[in-house]
Amino acid sequence: MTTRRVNSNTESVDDYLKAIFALEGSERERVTSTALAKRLGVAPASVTNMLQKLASGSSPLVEYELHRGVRLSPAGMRRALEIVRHHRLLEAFLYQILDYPIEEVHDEAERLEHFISERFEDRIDAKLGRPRFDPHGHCIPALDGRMSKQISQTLTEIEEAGTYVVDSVSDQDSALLKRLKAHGITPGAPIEVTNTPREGFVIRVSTTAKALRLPRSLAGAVRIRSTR
Amino acid sequence: MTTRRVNSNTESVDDYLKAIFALEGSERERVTSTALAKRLGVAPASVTNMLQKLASGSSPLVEYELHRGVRLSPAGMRRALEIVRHHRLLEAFLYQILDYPIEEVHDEAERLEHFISERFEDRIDAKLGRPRFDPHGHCIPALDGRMSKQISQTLTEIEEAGTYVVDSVSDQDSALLKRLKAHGITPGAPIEVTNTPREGFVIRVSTTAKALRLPRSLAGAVRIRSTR
DNA sequence: CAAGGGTATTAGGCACGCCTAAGGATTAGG
DNA sequence: CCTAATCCTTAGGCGTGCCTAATACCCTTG
Repeated sequence: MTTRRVNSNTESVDDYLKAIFALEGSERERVTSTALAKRLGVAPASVTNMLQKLASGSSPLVEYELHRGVRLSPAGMRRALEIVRHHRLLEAFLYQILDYPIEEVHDEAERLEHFISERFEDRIDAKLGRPRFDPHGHCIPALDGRMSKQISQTLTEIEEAGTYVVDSVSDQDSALLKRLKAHGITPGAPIEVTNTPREGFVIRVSTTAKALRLPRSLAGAVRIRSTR
Repeated sequence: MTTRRVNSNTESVDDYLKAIFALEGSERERVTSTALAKRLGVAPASVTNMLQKLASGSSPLVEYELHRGVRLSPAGMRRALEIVRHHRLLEAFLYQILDYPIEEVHDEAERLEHFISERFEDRIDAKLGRPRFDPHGHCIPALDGRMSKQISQTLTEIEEAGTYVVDSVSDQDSALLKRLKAHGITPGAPIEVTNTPREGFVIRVSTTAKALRLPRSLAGAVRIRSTR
């Protein structure tokens, strides 16, 4: 006579959905088990297992075909966006209200996002003035899941040197985030890109002298857009 | 080669320690399995099971003897006080910074207390000005576990009618909390107790006309102290 | 177009925290 | 002091989410 919850709705499920959401990208590509396993830090077998659970039951959270990867179902997408909303609101909250250094907001938000109530969500949203972006420059999904597309590209996609504006920085690597911060590379900052591919990416906040050379492996963590 | 964590430190362990802490009271009485089971909403067998885990290992968290109940060990007490600190700081935070109604702070704090970092703890503590009491009037343990004894008694312990000050109200029953709030019964408020035992407890905030009659079963939820 | 390498899935197990059912301990009453 | 009711513990099981090892699949390459 206990609450029948089958599965669904646990912390772990949240993590899978969020990871699939992130890996799908805006092109909604099918995500492979291995990619998920790597991102989540679990064995591939565990991923297969979970995907089968997520894909079964009434209103499955993912569309899954053996050996062909996985995509979020509409229900899964809805849930993923909720969690992303929680996560990014929390990041904004930690950053702006509790004065966290930017490189620490991600981990804390990652833990708390699963447990805050709708009331909490609404209260911090209100307190922050219904923000549209988190401190990394990522768009915060609206309550109904709407989220404006970001028109931006990663540094690695850039062909020509020039002046751009920092759109967003990845929240995945806190050490890198700290370095970027030290160089003034934060969302909204104008930057000059001098060298491109091959030699690594040299970027510099226009107003500053200090230049930063990013190897290709890290350059993917910075997204930029053209100045207007 | 995964992190060996044996047990210890999980959400569930936290809940047990906190429950034991609450049931021990200031007299540090041994707590029975059934009392724990009732409080935690689990089967008695589950309690026994968990107690045996908590009592084993190096640096056990509880002192436990078959059939004779359980008490917190020094390590368990330390951990319990940490959690209580988290809980009460969160309550104060939700109440004061996020404008929660008092009857809703408990449940939210109950979920979040397990997951906030030391940084989070410190930040809200600072933001609140290092408060010493939560919104229910309960003392917030200091970082080192120190906690001043509350000198107060429950309404049910009162023998004579008279004027008192509300010391604290229980956070366990949100419906009651709402009623108490409606009658102005909040920590620090002066109250008059007119009827005692037998007939139920009639209390009234001095400045207000509305009187409140509490059956014995609810009167234990209000602690009072004499006016200076 | 067969084979091999990489990827994905199945099979079998483990720790956790819970459950029910059954048996044992304790303590109150007669 | 012994019996009965109550309380507590043991035994055995389940779901979740993870693991490793073994197997199956896919697909590219020679």
